[in-house]
Amino acid sequence: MVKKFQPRLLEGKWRRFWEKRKIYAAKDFSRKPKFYGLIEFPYPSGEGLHVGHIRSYTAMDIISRKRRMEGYNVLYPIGWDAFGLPTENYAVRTGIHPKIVTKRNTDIFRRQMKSLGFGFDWDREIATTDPAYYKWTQWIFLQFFKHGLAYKKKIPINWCLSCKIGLANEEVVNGRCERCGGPTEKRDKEQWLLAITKYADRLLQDLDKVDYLEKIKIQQKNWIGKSEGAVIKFEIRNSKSETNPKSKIPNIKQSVEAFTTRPDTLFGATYMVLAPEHEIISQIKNEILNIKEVENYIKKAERGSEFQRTDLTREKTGVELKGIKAVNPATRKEIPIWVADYVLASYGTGAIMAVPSHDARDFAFAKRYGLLIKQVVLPQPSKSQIQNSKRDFFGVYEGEGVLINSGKFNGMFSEKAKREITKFVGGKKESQYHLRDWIFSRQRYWGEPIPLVFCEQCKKQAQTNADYTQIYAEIFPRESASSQRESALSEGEKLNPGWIVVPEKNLPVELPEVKKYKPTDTGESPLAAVTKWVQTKCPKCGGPARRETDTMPNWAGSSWYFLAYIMKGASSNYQLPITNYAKAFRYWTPVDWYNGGMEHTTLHLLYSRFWNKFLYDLGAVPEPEPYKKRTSHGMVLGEGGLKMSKSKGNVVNPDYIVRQFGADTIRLYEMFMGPFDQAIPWDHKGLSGCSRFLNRVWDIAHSRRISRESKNADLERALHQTMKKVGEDIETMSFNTAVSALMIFVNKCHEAKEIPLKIWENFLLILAPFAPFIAEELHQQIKDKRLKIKDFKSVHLEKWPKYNEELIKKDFFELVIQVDGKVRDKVLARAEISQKEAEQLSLNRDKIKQILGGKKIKKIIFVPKRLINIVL
RNA sequence: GGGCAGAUGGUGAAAUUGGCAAACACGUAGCGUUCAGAACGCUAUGGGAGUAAUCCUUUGAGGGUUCAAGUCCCUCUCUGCCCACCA
Repeated sequence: MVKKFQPRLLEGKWRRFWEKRKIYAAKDFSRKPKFYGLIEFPYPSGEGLHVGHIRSYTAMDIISRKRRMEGYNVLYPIGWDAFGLPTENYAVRTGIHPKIVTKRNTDIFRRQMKSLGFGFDWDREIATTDPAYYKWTQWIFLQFFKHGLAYKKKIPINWCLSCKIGLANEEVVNGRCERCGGPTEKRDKEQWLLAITKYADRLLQDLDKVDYLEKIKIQQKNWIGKSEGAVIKFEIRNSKSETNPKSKIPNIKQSVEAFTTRPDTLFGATYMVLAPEHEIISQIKNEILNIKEVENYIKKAERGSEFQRTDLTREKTGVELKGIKAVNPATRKEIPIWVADYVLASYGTGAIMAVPSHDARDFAFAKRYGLLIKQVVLPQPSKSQIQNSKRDFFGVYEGEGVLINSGKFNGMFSEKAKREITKFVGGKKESQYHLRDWIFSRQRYWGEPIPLVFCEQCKKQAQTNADYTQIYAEIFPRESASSQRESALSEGEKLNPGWIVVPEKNLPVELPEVKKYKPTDTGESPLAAVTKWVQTKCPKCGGPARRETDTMPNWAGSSWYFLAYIMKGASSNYQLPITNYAKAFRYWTPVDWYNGGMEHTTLHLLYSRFWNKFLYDLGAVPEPEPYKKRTSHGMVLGEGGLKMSKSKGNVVNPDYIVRQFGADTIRLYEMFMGPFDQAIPWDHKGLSGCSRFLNRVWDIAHSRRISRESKNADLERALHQTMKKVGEDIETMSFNTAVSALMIFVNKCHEAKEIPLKIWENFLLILAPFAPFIAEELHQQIKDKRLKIKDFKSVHLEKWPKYNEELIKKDFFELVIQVDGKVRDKVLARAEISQKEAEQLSLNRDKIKQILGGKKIKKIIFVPKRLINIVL
């Protein structure tokens, strides 16, 4: 009587077996080559594991299992990125401490992951909310601070008018609050920033060193957004026409710099535009005749929400600064200055030279306000166009070309003119980045406290020191450089007077208990209300001081977690000094293969590369790049093709699937559902195909057709083809075709009368990474039958079988005979058949004779091992 | 507006990179097994014509290169994701 396949009966047994033997434990400094496979550790939400997680984790699980079988010392770790908003919001609603909620959720996630049979090294499980963990997050932040890469600055933040709280950029969708849907506006607030822009060039350049999918590299490049151009200085002076024409001009000594990527169009710059926030406006406001109107406009622009301001369909608005003019340094002509909110203070210099003939935005603005438009570049101008500087306008042309109307530069190509004109007007070559410094403060409870203390006394002291240093430098200029180096103040303390680091021995600065998790009306963190915690002693002077109450963003903990797994292996509470991990870092870094979602390409991936580079500069880690290889998976959509969400009610609960079909089935299905990098809708019916496949495997194993003695050359060839295909497909993440190859092989076994044991055993080995439970069970049954050993080796520690190229070769193939490109006949032929033989064979076929009917043959094309095409 | 990825049966898709389009599954239909159902097994299944052998036709649309195009080139349409007044 054949036993029925009941996954539930096997899974618990083998899970316990694997855990007891710790077969997935990574060993530090093993003599084997190492493989570090990484997946993005999840945020343990209340909804439990998403089927999308399973897709990514199964994929890397398969890869690391294959590596393990190939003889690598494998590290495949897991942990929890547990700080974050949903947990905090839940706490706000229910009053339950986020710590408790987090524990509850991670327990669920852990149970679910174990039920799916992922080969994680559970001894290295980490959680970003563990104080022993965030001690290091804080430590790294302090290094940033000490090296002058963290600074506090008043910047506009997104403020939700109805929730009355500050929002992170990610929480603002189309200018509206992600949670309540209400409008947001910009408010100035002091924030900590990390100077990621200082690393922009290296983050860009080092992309050449890593093996990321091309689209990932492109996205990182675009996000960093380097554009090369020039900064050109424009003099500002009182206008001849609008002030008293008899007064001497110029009488204000001011200038404004503009960044441009197109210095070749400078002769066409017919006006200038300043961002409303540009500081020059207040500096020269006495010279501006219509200052009231201008200030009104600026106020309106500031009040306008981000949403309104960046709405592209809105018409551009602006106000001219009357009474003053800028001087175009190329033409020496006066041009009007405008203020308009289509120019951003945060990019470039906050001022532009407007070239309406060669920039669509400038053109739209010029059209509206009747400003001068002067064509200076044409793609292919005629000689007369170059020579006779006419005022014709041929429409906005944003490309490069040949210069006209540009004095001595007429006839020059854009590329050369960029350099020449920049030189001509004394501009500087410069690069600008879209990348902004990273806003690192959150006015929230559930995050890592920023381990800094503010001391009024020390601030005064620092001020005095700074003054003293300056005076000293003036008197003894030669010695001042060295004396600065000896100064007791770190870069961070100089940059942020009064801010003092919490000494390393006092880390971590733990989150205090609070009663209310809701941010205050003033937009301050709930920590600000914990007076006892806030008031502290200054670690430097011992005087009264107050703690920073902002916490870190949820990206902080995930920026270095791949190192934490290594540290955890060396000491379970990560309490050793950083230098003690050097050997383990040298052994395990970089991560060999990192798989994750495309949605993390710009933020998380960039942030963690940045942190790693900084730690590399400190000498703490040995590799300048954290991840050798990065791939990405597609989303699993809900049935019907929409994103899975609670509100749509189309969320698939993996527990239910595991209970109904077993872990192997859901693993196999998620690999089989479609191309790994593509978004695929969930299809419940699709599961049954994979379930049937595993049942068939089980039935074959129990049908007593597996025999030790028998031989089957066809099946053997099929096996080796399958081994080749599956092995190669795993490397290219073509899991769908790998599963299909396994199915084809099993269908062949199903047809076979007898299956040689050796063949079946090898099949189980290549099945094992995909379906670890059934493979282990059937493997054990074979071992017991053959070797009579109870204490057998797990299938997952067996050797990955090598295919034999010779066995795959076929002696015969089906020669396709085409006439004029159409398939007309097929015939079995020897693999090494020559063109002549093939021609003869084809032309002698009755069917072909009939079709040819004595017509003249023009040409015959023969493709070895494939086809022959007779052209008439 | 920019970047990236796509478009192949009723559905998810495959196609050794220019060489038999639709592998492998799902679904559907018929048959078998069964008291019956589930499960399982067998057969068929892109469309059209034909009793049939067989023939014609088919990869978003149109054009081109080639003995041969889903694959390469040009023009266009549509879809998804990300970014976006970035000078």
